[in-house]
Amino acid sequence: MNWELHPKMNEKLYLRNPEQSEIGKNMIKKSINLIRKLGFEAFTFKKLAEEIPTTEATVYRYFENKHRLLSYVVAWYWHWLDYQVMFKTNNLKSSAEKIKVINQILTWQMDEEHTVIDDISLEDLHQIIIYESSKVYLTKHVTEDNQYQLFKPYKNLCARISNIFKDFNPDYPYTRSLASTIIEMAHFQDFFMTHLPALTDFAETKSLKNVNDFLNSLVFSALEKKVKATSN
Amino acid sequence: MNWELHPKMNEKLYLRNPEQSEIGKNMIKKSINLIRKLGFEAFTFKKLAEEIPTTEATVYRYFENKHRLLSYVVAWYWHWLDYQVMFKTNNLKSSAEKIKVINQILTWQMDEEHTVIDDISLEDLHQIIIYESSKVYLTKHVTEDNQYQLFKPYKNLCARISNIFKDFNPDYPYTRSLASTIIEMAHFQDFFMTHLPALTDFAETKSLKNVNDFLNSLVFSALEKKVKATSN
DNA sequence: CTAAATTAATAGTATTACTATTATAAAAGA
DNA sequence: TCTTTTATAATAGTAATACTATTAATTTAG
Repeated sequence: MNWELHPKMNEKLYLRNPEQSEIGKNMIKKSINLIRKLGFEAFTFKKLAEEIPTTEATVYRYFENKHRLLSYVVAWYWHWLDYQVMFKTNNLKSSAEKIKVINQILTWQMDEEHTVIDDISLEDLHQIIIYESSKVYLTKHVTEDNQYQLFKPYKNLCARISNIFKDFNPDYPYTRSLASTIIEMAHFQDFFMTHLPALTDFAETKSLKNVNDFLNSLVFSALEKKVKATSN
Repeated sequence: MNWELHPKMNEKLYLRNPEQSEIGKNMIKKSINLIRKLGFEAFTFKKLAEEIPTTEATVYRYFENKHRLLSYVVAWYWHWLDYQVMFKTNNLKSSAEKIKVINQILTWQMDEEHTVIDDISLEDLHQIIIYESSKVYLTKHVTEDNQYQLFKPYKNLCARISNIFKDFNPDYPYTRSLASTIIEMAHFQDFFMTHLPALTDFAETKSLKNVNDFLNSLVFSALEKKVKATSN
C-alpha cells in the first residue's frame, strides 16, 4: 500500500500550486536538493531558477518568497510523517508498541523502503527538517502564519502522538508537550550528535539508534511514573 | 554578591572587543533592543548604526557580520546563565534541590532581582534566546564555528547540569542529552505556549510555572527510573 | 479563428551585506 | 612642543539579494 502521492497542501503556502505543472514539481524537487546542499540562508530563488532551469520571476509566481517555499516543503514532510505514523501504528495492539514505532520513525530507524517518493529525495528532506524546520516558526510573523493554518500538519502529528500517549496513560498531564518534545529532540539530538557531540551522550557511536533509545527511555519513564503496572 | 560584570568572551566572536569602548558597549545594548524588536532576519547593521548612532562601517569594524553579533550576544547569555546556575545551586545540599533550582532558572521563575545588568536588558536577551538562539548553530558553518569554540558557554552549562544529574543518579546513561533537552525545551515550550499552544498542554494558563512543572516531571521521572529510593 | 486568459521572460529597483579608501582624533616618541 | 604613529570612524562605493512592473509568448475558450 502506497502513500496517496499528493497531499492536499494549504493554499496559503503557495501562489500557484506547484503540483499542477511540470515546472512546479521540478521546482519542489530542485528546492529540496538545493536547500540541503547550500543551507537555507545561502539558498536563493536565482540559484534555484538556474537549477530548474527557468527564470527567477517564474519561481516568484509560485512562491511569495523563499521562507514560504521552506514552509511548504516542511509542511509536506510533517504531512508525510503523520501518514507514516498513522499507517505504521494502525494495526498494533498495545500503545507501548505504537510508541516504540513512533520513536523509530522519528529517528529514521525504519527499513529503507522509501528514500524517494514522488520524485522527492526523502533523505534530503529529512536533513532539511533537522537543519531548517524550526526556522519556519521562529519568526516575527508566527502568529499570522499560524492563523493561515500553515503549521496544521505539525499540529496534527503532535496531536496523533499525544493521543497515543494518552492511551498509554490517561492520567499523564503533559502528553502534548511530551509529543512536541520528542519530535524536536529527535531532530536536535541528531544534529547535536553530528555537530556538537558534547551536548549529547552519543559522541562515540554517533548512531541514531542511541537517540532512539534515549527517546524511549524519556517517554516511558515519563508516562509510567504514576502508573503502577504497564508494559515496557 | 554581584556577577563579575565582564565575562571573558571568546575572541573569535568579534573583530574589536565591544567591551573596550563606549560605542562598543552601546552597540551590544542597542543590538539586543533591536533584535528583540525586529527579529534577527529584519535586523541589519544599517538600522543598528542609526540607533547607536554611528555608521554601518563602524559596526563592521566590531563584528564580521550580524550572525557573529548574534553569536556573541547568545554566548554572553549562556555565560550568564551558567554563572546563575553555579551560584544558585552552590550552597544547596541535595542534587534534587539543585535540579529544581535549575528548572526554575531555565523557566525564568526566579525573583526579579536582575532585569538589567551591565546596561543590558535581560528580559530582552531572554526573548532573543527563545526566538533566535538555535539559529546560531543551525547553519552550514557549525563545524567551523565549533572549532573556534564559539559554543563553549552552552557546552559548559550543559556539562554543569549534566554533572548534577549524574550526582542524582550515577547510573543514568543520558545525562548530557537530558541536559540539552531541558535547556532547549525550556525555550521551545515557552515559545509554543505563546504562539502555537496546540503543541503544549499550557494553552489556558499560558504560565511559565507550567513549563517548570513539566520539566521537573520530565527530569525526575527519567532520573528516578531505575533507582529505587531517592528524594523528590 | 479570434479574444481572453494564462504563463513565462525581460528588465528593471530598493535593499542588504560588505569593503576599499580617506579623514580625523588620540597617543607616543623625540 | 611638535611630529609621527596608531587607532578609530566616516565616506563612498560594489556585488548580490529580494522582489516587481511590464512585456512577450502560449494556451484555452467561445
